[in-house]
Amino acid sequence: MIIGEAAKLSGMSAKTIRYYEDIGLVTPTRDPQSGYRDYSDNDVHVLKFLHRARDLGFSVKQCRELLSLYEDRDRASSDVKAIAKSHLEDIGRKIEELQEMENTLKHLVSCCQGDDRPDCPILSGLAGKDS
Amino acid sequence: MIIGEAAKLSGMSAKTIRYYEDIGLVTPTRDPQSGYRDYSDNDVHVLKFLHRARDLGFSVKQCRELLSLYEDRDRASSDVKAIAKSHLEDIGRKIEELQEMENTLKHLVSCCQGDDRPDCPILSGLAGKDS
DNA sequence: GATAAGGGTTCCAGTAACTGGAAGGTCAAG
DNA sequence: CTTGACCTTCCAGTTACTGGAACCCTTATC
Repeated sequence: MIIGEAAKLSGMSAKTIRYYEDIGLVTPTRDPQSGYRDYSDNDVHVLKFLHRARDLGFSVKQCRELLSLYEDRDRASSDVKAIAKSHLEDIGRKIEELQEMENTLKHLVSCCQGDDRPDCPILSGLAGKDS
Repeated sequence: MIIGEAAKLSGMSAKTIRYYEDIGLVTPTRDPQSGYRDYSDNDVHVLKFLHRARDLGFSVKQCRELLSLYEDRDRASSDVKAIAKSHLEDIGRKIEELQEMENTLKHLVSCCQGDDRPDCPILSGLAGKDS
């Protein structure tokens, strides 16, 4: 099938799919007549796999690892689990960071009148004067 | 003072400080003798301001807005509050997204034995087979 | 056969916010 | 006078795409 169809089926843009080919993730065959890329059902399957993994926040590098494990029928599930757990830790850290930001900022915002006067605890807070 | 000192005092790297000059955030004077950048106390104050704002996850673009509000003695605090609230919403959205990822991934990981056998619910999950 | 629409192709540039590194100038100390 | 620790500029790389230009292929219609 041509790239537009693969895009629809996989849920990714054609741009992204071409990009994944550039970086060596999914390499379709070519129609020698037209020069168009020709995607097999399996290619689309792999594209979907990548799409889900990216949605779960795996980096492209991690996706590459997961993909090679996926295509290796003899892989140990512990290898996959290790990647996933490391990624889970990353996610956890990010959540914590964001929650800290959220708390600090909520505090500053709650202290600010938000009217047309110039006094602003948010700016004072950022400037280092304890609000 | 020279850039290294400003870096120490503000908590940012000299690289970052030069970058902030490139994009027009903080422009120090120059020592005409040496060509070295010369930072005033106020420059450092602004650098600290930026450092905190970035730490709170404000984009550089938002920092620019906050900074111009900070330097405008007649600004309305509501303008600042609007930026902060919009940023708070962004943060909230990101947290939710990450928590969804975390849930999905935790589920997959908990289903995976993590041994030396090849069966792996994580990969199956990514491949679209419901685990 | 000409043409127009709606695909496809390549390639280059831009995004965000820095960071690393090379090549070279300046300054204070010994 | 040299050494070391600063500083300077400039270019490239990072992540994962996205936008756009210029041009080719296919199909349908007139």
